Amino acid sequence: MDKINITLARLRSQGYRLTPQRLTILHILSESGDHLTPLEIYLKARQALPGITEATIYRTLNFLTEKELVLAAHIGSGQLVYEIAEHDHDHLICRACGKTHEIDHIALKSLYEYFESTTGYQIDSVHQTFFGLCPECQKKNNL
Amino acid sequence: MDKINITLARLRSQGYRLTPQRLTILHILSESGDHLTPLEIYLKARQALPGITEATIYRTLNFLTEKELVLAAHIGSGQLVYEIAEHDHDHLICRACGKTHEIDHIALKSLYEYFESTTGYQIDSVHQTFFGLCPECQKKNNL
DNA sequence: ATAAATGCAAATAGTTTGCATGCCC
DNA sequence: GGGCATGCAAACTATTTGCATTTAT
Repeated sequence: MDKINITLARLRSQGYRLTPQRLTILHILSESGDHLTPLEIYLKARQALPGITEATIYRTLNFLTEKELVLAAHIGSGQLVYEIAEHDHDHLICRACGKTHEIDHIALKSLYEYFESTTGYQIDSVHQTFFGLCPECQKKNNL
Repeated sequence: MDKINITLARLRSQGYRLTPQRLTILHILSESGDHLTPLEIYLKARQALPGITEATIYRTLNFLTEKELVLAAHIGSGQLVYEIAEHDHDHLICRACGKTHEIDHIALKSLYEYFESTTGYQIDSVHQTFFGLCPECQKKNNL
């Protein structure tokens, strides 16, 4: 039984329900592997569950985020995006073409240690997003 | 003439206007030194300019951000906050009490160099926000 | 004078909430 | 069966836009 199923079993034992809506949204995020906006998730979910509403998407995403099955992150534009919580990682996003690049969270470890030793804060930022220009867009800009 | 006034003179020479609304918002951000939400800025601006509207606040903040007189950042809740662009820095925010701590942007320099050498991206993230627990809230949690 | 910016009002987008019904355990 | 979750509709918040008017240059 993998990590996600252990978590699902735990939720059930705590009295939460594994509804088709919750499972479908988890499945969508898992399949995509990418971060999706609530609207994108809604459009995909509607294919499997035609009656689902956006309110349910929002409620479910909040629930899954609380239970740490899903991670929320800010990317450009102030909208939240959601992603399956499989492994800790951060994002590097090209501000020109929007391409995303995953960064292993380990890369931020020494920075966090530095913050902790100099400020006393106990850092728990996960899913940090950085912006830049990808190699291809750098070339285009130089034409 | 300091940096901000040089920028203002440049804007004027480019045909943009230095209206009371723009100057008031700059002044508010400069006085506060902190990051403020559009609503907070609106409430303060209304004291100096009773007729000002929220639409103007949004338009002005977008303008000032484009002209790099102001920086926008995401903090919790998905709302954008704005801050005067005086020196590069990042934020460490306590997720329990909301207290903010400024981090000199230099601290992220070696991380960005690492990103650039391993991914080829040219990083231009400014105003990064990290979350954690401040020393006081760590104590409270341990009671 | 004239083009840029504002105020007003309405529209839009994103998200949340109350309540009756449905359905997982 | 009981209580958690959903669907529906409406409310709410944050933000954007069109247009007539004002105003900085």
